[in-house]
Amino acid sequence: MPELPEVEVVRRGLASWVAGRTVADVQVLHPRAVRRQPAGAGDFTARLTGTTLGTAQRRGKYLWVPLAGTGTGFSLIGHLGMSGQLLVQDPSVPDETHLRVRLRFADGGRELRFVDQRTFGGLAVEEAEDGDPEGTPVSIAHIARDPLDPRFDDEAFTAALRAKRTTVKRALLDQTLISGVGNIYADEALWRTKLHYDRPTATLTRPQAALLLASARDVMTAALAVGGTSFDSLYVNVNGESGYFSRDLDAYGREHEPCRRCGTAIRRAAWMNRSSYFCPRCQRVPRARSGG
DNA sequence: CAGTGGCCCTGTCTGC
DNA sequence: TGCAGACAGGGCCACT
Repeated sequence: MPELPEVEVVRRGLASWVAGRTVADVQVLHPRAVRRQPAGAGDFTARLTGTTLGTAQRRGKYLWVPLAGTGTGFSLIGHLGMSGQLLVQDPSVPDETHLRVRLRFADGGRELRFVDQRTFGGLAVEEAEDGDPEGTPVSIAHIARDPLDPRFDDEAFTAALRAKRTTVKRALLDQTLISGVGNIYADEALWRTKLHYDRPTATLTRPQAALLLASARDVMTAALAVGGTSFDSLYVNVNGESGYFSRDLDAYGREHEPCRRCGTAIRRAAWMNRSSYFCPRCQRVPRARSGG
């Protein structure tokens, strides 16, 4: 379940393994993997072949690699979805079961493979937002900066958060408000801040909002330092290696286990067709609201 | 316009 | 053993 730290690990891998290399050949093995390419797989392949890859960039959970060689302003953009992997593999390694896209390079070295079991992720070649010095692809111009971005505006975020008429976990997962936070790190940030996931954002005090942001930033920074979170082989870096943060999680996936702060059993609640993990003692349910 | 919720997708696990 | 259903869940988009 790649969130910001996991995607950043992949970005670094791409920056060190594929930057500066020229694409010799592209294979799309599953059309759904390039469904965001409006003109289809043939167009994707044509736009990519012969280009030279630049240094991978990231915003939230999106990655993009600027392309040079056949004109400017285009990037290879990717999202890993839930189960996507970008692997840098020796050509002799047998194809993975869920291999969706393969890029071979002119140097004949290790190839780039997009592997995705559930195909929620995907790749596309896309033009940059007009006049954007960072070369942000058009389709992700609406994605907010993430808390590890030096240009993230803390004051603007906390003000926008408190102005929202929604609940706090929903807001954390809203990628137009703050990007890179998924279910795992949302639960972790809420646990650290002692906030219940259904707490109305409008009731947050300024210090609570600031602490929530600091907690999200802290937990993702800590996860990044140990290579991200992974529970199984579904999430790996470009070399197929797992991160170690799962052992440091305080809430997510810890149903029935004692809260590391107060000892109360962590509870799992059904929420928005997924799960929320929280400590029922540290993170009290908000008072009932009238209306929606 | 802002907020809400259905849907996409497949492998793994559990229960009958 | 086989089958059905729950579950994992980010982001898009139709709807209110």
